[in-house]
Amino acid sequence: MTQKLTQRITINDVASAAGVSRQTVSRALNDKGEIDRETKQRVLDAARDLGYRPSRFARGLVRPDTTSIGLVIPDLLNPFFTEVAAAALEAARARGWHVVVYDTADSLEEERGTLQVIGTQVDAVVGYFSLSEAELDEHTRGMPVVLIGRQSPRFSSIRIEGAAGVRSAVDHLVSAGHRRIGMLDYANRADPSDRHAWFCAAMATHGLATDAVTTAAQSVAGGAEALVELLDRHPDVTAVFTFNDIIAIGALRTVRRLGRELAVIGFDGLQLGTVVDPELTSVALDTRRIGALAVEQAARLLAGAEPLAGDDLVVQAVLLLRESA
Amino acid sequence: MTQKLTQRITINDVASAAGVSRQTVSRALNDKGEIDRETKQRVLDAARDLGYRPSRFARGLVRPDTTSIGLVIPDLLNPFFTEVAAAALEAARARGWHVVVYDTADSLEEERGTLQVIGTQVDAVVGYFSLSEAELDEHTRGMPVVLIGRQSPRFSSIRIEGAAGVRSAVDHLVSAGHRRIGMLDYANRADPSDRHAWFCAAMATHGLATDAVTTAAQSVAGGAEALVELLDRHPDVTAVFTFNDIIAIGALRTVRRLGRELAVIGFDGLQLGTVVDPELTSVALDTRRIGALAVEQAARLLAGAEPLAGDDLVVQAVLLLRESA
DNA sequence: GAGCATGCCGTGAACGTTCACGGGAGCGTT
DNA sequence: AACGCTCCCGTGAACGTTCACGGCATGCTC
Repeated sequence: MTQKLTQRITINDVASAAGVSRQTVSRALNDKGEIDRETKQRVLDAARDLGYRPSRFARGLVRPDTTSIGLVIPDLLNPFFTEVAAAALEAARARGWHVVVYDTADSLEEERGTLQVIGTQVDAVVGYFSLSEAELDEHTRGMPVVLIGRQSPRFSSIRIEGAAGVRSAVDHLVSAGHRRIGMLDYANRADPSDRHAWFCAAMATHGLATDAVTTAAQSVAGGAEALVELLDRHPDVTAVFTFNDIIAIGALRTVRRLGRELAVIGFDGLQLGTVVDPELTSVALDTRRIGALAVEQAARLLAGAEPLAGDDLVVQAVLLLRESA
Repeated sequence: MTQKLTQRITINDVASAAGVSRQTVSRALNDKGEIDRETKQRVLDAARDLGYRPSRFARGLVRPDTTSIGLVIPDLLNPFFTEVAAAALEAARARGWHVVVYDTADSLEEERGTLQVIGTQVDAVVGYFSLSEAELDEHTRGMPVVLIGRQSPRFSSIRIEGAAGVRSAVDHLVSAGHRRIGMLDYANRADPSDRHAWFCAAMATHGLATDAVTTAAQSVAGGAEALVELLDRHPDVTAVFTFNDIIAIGALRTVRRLGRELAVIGFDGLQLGTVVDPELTSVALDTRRIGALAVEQAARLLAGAEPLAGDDLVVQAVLLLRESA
């Protein structure tokens, strides 16, 4: 006899099917004691026959023991975000948390859509947002939020500090004899990036010019094209620093195809950098630390404990020497 | 006056703080009509002051409109699984579903742990499992389960069919003049892989020997080492087919470092294959289709609709020609 | 045979929210 | 003055589960 599908099967259905009470069903299913072996089996059979599945909502209501957080990522296929996501997943698992992942596809609209529904599904939110603070605030309504890589007076945020790392990168290039060092930047808005600023500062300490800068699209092809353009305009460049590893890998390809000698240093320090040949030298971010920090901060916010602040929330980029420079 | 933190703030707390009833608070927060503008603002302020957050459990109980599925992945950092996960996320988002992601870290123990808790958190499960059917069945208890890349009489599963794709790969190599074609296999258990079987079958149609086979670890380094070993034992090999793209990339590196000419064809067709130079030719799996199919099947099972079956559930691998062969 | 412990089971209550309904105040219409 | 309409607002009920408690047998002890 098939059950009506639109109607949910409850614990009471199982109870009456097995000829017992709710409580006995609950005991059978949750492996509590105080139940006869035979009765237990009968209940289990009835539950299976009816296709009974307990409501997670009802259970959560009466026993609110599980916490789950939302992880918002602009593009899971971008290896950097993949690493951050994996790290956050690991940190959350260590706490027994569940992680609901949202890929906003680099779109403000998707971000908004996510924000609308996320509030009703998770206890806290962690990740990347491009929306305005006002808009974020409206939909999160006091829910703990941890932003990554974006400062905000309103929300907790973990900060990426790359000045020192980029300086060591430039130092490294200079001590290898490079004087004309270019950069492949990426600018999503009109203004240049933090990384560009760090680069300029580092170059300044050596009294070097920072005129050889081009912007690239965020892809291997984008990096390849940008480097061609850069070398076209500044043939004397002997080394480049790039906005991130993806662009650097594209640059590396151009270097090889042109048969040129050119030092390349990327940014992010992705594992992906060990896949290419030569392996990519990069100013590395500890993605595991980023994920762990974000989750840790969410935990504190959730527990009402003293949240991390100041330097405890920054991740320092460090030069990771491999082969490309 | 600070609220006691262990005690949850309910809608009633807000109601009494604003001097109204539950229902009015509900109206204010959910933008329903039938409420005075002034009253609404007062309620909103009270809610904000108290830091009120509605219980997703209570809401879900009375209005069960959101479905969420579990996505179980052995290793999110493996690019293949990243792609599948991204595809599943996209397909789920199109349905308005929430996706809880679990990375089981290639460990049976973690799989078990996930299985224990997942049942109480999602409406269906999709992904990769290595556990026995019996063990799966026990913990999922009739919840819809869609397995990927693993046959099972008990559960829905989407099947990977690579025989034809591998045959085109071998055909391609043969028509390019190759006769001694090796393979870099990966064997997690004692027995060789499906892909090995497909390779042997394809070679057999050309009457070629399949003695040049080595197993590799699933990493770039593993592929590099394995190719060295293979060439050592079979110096006459002029082309290799590999278990997957990661191993192929390692092989490619060895090829370049040794300064040899060698055709390489991988398996999976990852986007990662366009990052290396030369770009990797591969027997490609449509990861988006895999993710979409899995979600689609979960939807049917959940709705009690006619589930997909037979050929509708298989994903055919096809040769993707790039540069390495 | 009275008393007591033990094993097994059922009944009210509670969790926090929304839905369906009812009702009062204020204003205009006839 | 009675009626009706609109605008607000509140009260019981329901969602499905677990917890705390109570109760009925049964068997044992003295």
